[in-house]
Order: sequence, then C-alpha cells, then structure tokens
Amino acid sequence: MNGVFTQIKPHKIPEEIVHQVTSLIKEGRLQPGQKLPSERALSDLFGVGRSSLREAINILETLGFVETRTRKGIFVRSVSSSTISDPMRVILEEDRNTLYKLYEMRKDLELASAFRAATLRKQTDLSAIQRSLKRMEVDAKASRLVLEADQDFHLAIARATHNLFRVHILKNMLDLAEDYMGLIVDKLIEEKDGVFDVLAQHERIYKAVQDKDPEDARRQMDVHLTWVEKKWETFVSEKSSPSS
Amino acid sequence: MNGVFTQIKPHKIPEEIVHQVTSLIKEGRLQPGQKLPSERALSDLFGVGRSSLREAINILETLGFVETRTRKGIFVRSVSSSTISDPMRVILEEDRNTLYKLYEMRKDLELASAFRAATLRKQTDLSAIQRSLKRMEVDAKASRLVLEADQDFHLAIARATHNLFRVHILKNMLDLAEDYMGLIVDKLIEEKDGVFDVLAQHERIYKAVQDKDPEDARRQMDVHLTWVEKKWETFVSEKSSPSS
DNA sequence: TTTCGTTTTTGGTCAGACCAGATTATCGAG
DNA sequence: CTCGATAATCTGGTCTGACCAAAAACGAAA
Repeated sequence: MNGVFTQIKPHKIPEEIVHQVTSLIKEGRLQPGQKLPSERALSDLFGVGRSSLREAINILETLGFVETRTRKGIFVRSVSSSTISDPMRVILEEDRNTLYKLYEMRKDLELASAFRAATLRKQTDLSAIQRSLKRMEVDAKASRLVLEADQDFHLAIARATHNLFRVHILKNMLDLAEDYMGLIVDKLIEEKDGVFDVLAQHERIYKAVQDKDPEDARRQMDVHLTWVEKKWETFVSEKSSPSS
Repeated sequence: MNGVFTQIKPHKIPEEIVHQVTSLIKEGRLQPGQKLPSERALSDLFGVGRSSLREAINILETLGFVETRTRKGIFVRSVSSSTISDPMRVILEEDRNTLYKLYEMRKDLELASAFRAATLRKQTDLSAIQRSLKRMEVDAKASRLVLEADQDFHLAIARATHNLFRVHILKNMLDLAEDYMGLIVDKLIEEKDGVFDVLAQHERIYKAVQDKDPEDARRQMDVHLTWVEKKWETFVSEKSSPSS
C-alpha cells in the first residue's frame, strides 16, 4: 500500500508564492533583470503578511531565481541556471579537505563491491567489464582522456553485484569526485606509464572477479585504489609546495 | 587580478546563522536526525529576532541541511538526502523486494565502519557507544521499544570513524529501512530474548572496537547483522505463509 | 499502570514599528 | 527656467508581540 498515496501537505504560504513566481519566470512573464514591486506592495498583492512574503523571497533567492539588493529592490536574475542545491556539494565547496573522507568511503564501498561481484557476477557482467577494459586501452594508446573509461570500469564492477543502490551511490560519489578533483585523475594517471599501471590493476581485479575469488578481488581493488590515493597525495603535496 | 578580492557584503543576520549552522553540521557537532531547539529558543540563543531566525531556517531548508516538521521541530537532515535517498526511494517503491539489497549495502557499509572505527576511535567515541549500550539495556528491561537505541549504537560506531559522509549515509539508510520495514526490527527482536542476543552482539562489537582489533570488529559486526538478517527472513516467510 | 483530558509548546502567520541608506520631491538661489 | 541642496518618502532588514491549530507533555482519575 505504501507509495500509492500522495502526501497531503498543508500548503504553506511561502511555498505557494514560490510556485507562482517561478511559474511566471518560466513562462517569461517575468523577465530577467526586471524589478519586482516592493515587499510591502507584493505582500498586498498576494494578500499575505510581509513576513510570509519575505520568506518566499528568501527561498527564491537561495534557489537562484531572484536577487535582492538592499534598499533597491528585488530583481529577477538573468542566469537562473536551475542549480539544484546539493548539501554534499556545499560542504565539499566549503572545505576541500573533506574530499579524502569521500574517497575513503568510496574505497570501502568498492572493496565490498569487488568482493560481492566476484560471487554474483554473471557472464554478461564479465563482458561489460571487459568492454570497459578494452575501451581504456584504446583511449590510452590514443593518448586520450581516460577518465570516462575508468569510471565505466568501476561502475561495471558495481553493476556486477546486481545491487542498484550500490551503483547509484557509487555513481554519485564519482560525480562528486570528478567535480571537485577535476581532471586530476587523468593528470596523475597520464604521467609516464601511469595509465598502463592502472590498466594492469584493473585487469587483475577483473581476473579475480572472473575466477570467483572474492578475497582476491577485494585485495586487488584495495591495491588499485590505494595506489591512486598515493599518487593523488604526492600530486597534491607537489602542487602545494613546488620546491623545484 | 580577478578573483583575488573577496566580495565585501554587509553581513545580514540570516546568512550569518546559516554559516554557523552549516559549519556545525560539517564538523559533526550537529548530527543527522538531531532536533534543534525551538525557533523561540534559537532566536534567544543567537540573540536575534524570530523573523531573522526563521529566514535563516528557510534558507537552510531550501539548501537541504535541515527539515522543519510543523509543530514538531527542526531536524538536521543527512546531507545525502536529496541526492542519494530520492532515487533510492523510487527504487524501493517500484519493487519492495529490493529491500534486502538495501540491507546488503548497509551491511557492507557497517562492516567497513566497524573496521575503521576500531582504529580511529577516540575515548569520547567509546563513551558514546557505551552510552547507547546502556540505553538499550534500560529500554529492554523496561520492555520498551528498542529501535532508537539500536540506531544510536550503529550511528555511534559510524561516528567513531570520524567520517561525516559515513554517518550521514548510514542515517539515511536507516531512515529508509524504517520507512519501508516499519517497526519490524522491534518485532523480530522483541520475541523471547532476542533483545538480549542483540545486546550481547553489540557488546562484542564494542569490545573489539575498544581493543583496537579491526578484523574482529568487522567479524562481530558481520555476525550481528547476519543474525538480524536471518531473523528477518524467517519472520517474513512466516508472515507470508502463515500455515498455523 | 493505563487512560483520558488539560495545559504547554511548536511552527505558521500577521500587524505594526523602527532603522539607515537610497530615491524622489520640493523649493529656493542664481 | 535651471540647478542643486534639503526634506519627505520609500526600501529592505530587523524586532516585538500576538493569535492559531495541532502536537507533545503533563497530570489526574480509573
């Protein structure tokens, strides 16, 4: 029965206002740069108290739809890129040092994935993994960016556990990592034969999964991710103290 | 020169509050699920008017950091909520049988948590864990619901790893499980001396963490979660085929 | 101990007030 | 009639106090 019924929520006033205004903006009836009436006027127009109106404006502002300039007015923002605020992102933005915590979690997650994949993998999973290996090899030899193929591999492992949640969470973390580490992965892998080291590690993981050896799969995954971590650390420390 | 200068903005009160609260969450001083003081109390604590406080809460809510439940209070959300839990909910709603996949993931997560906690735990963490043990014992003897104390224990373990993401994601999963399993945990534990079995298992985990024995901590956590899983399975099968 | 009704608390909302800049209106000097 | 200084007005930001309805906490009766 669960999930059949839609939540009935008492429509709060600010939310209602937010809905109206965003609709107007989306329809183009409110143009970017346009100045809205004053708070007092708006609260009259909507027939609500000023506090409720202000709360609505606050929401609209943090959503990026409008911008209030003190003592000047409320303006419709031009570049209202639908920024879906993700608290994880906010935290990462404020403090880059939490990145390695994220990596730590990812590592735990992937060790477990490798372990389970080694037991649960089917033939189609193996093919998918192999395809990602091939792709990386091709990209590497063409000295092209390898990041996508790398993500493909890791996601393929997660998929081999036939657990959707695992795939979702991993994907989420990979996205976050990509956004905040940038192309660092590519950079630190590309140097010299880094790519081929990675490739070899991937292949060992694949082998263990293929051989249905959970312990080894986990170990190889550990080796791989730890290797990357080390590379990353030296890369960062070189950057921060370029004592060349 | 661009990007060198920081924007000087007249510090508006709500923004200041938002900053403080997000910092507290990031530092882990505000835990996911935790209830904040009431609006009136908070406005006193911050020394601002209730309207300013409310605007701050509104911003925090649209940013996804807190959640206000009307007439119940303001609660800290797990930072993974928006990004991770929504897709998970969809999956669960579509197919209830995926619940055990969720449990599988949780298990992986917690095994890793126990492992790391055994290394990283500090004295204060041990106290916190012990407190949750005590609480469960008291609740059990008073034959009251034990679910909260149980969650407390598992969250305390996660906290002992000093990894914000781990705590938030676990909390998220616990909430999901609670929503879709209901009070099943309590039901299947309450029968006979199930509670005290659980308590004993918890204590063994605690012991391993205290003794800084990662391998054993993981093993004990495995034993515990597998035990619960088994209980759950028999419970479900009895329910679905009540051949009494 | 349990149950049921009362009091308190909580978030949601409104009205009115004050402040300090920004805007605009006003009006006298040139 | 123009220009510029001054005053009235408007704006967003903030505070206080009040009321409502539902939830939670409390307490008395069973």
